[in-house]
Amino acid sequence: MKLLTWNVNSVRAREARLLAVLERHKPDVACLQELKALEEQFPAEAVKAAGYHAAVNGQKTWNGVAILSREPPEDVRRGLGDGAPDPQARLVSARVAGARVICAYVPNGEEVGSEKWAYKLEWLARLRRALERDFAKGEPLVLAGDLNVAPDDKDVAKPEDWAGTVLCHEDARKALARVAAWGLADVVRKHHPEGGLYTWWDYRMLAFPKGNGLRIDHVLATAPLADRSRAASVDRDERKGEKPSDHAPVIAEFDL
DNA sequence: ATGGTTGCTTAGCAA
Repeated sequence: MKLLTWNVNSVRAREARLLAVLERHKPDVACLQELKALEEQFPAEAVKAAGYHAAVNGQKTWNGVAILSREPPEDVRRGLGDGAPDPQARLVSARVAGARVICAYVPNGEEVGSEKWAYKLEWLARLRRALERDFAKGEPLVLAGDLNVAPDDKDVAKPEDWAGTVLCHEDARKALARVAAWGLADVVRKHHPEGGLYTWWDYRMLAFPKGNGLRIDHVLATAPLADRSRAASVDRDERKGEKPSDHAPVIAEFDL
């Protein structure tokens, strides 16, 4: 099973690139974040023509997530499912390819100390509780998406530029570690323990040409599934050329 | 401290 996760930064602006990515990698499952579109604005016809079903949790203007799959997704769930008011469409999950797949777009947090920062930390705590509440520990489960945290300084090309920011702050790292401590392994780390792989480069300040990247997009999996992962990579070339997303796709392959 | 860029929506917000 090949799984791809990608923050597209507007699915409408990125439609042609999305179709090219699907054609190039031929994933069995694709988790998309930052659709910036309502479900009815999602290019379902083009995606269907490419051979994929889509489970969409959309929203006007911001956020929005989707799971694409070769086989029809089963038991689609939208949101954190904790009954709290949740106007931001940041999570969708489904049973696909023999596993529970959760596609998440964790809040960025804007600035340490801001309201959005508090929301980010709370959202990660809610995600941990959702795992405990809604998902059986024994079932194969993948949590993939833009988790907006670089877990370690080796996931940051220029740690001195990002120290203490919302992507690297120890409280964000701890909150993500609490999610993983439910029973999830970092599949990309497993295959690249040395670090130095990045998935996001700011549009500003020539971050990509300067190599100022961070690894904030992740594929986490329960241990038996992570044990069966045989490769993981970042499609860094997708960040090049005309009108790229600011994120590159992450790809993980499992023996399933 | 500010700046720099992109996308949605059309001036300002979010990342």
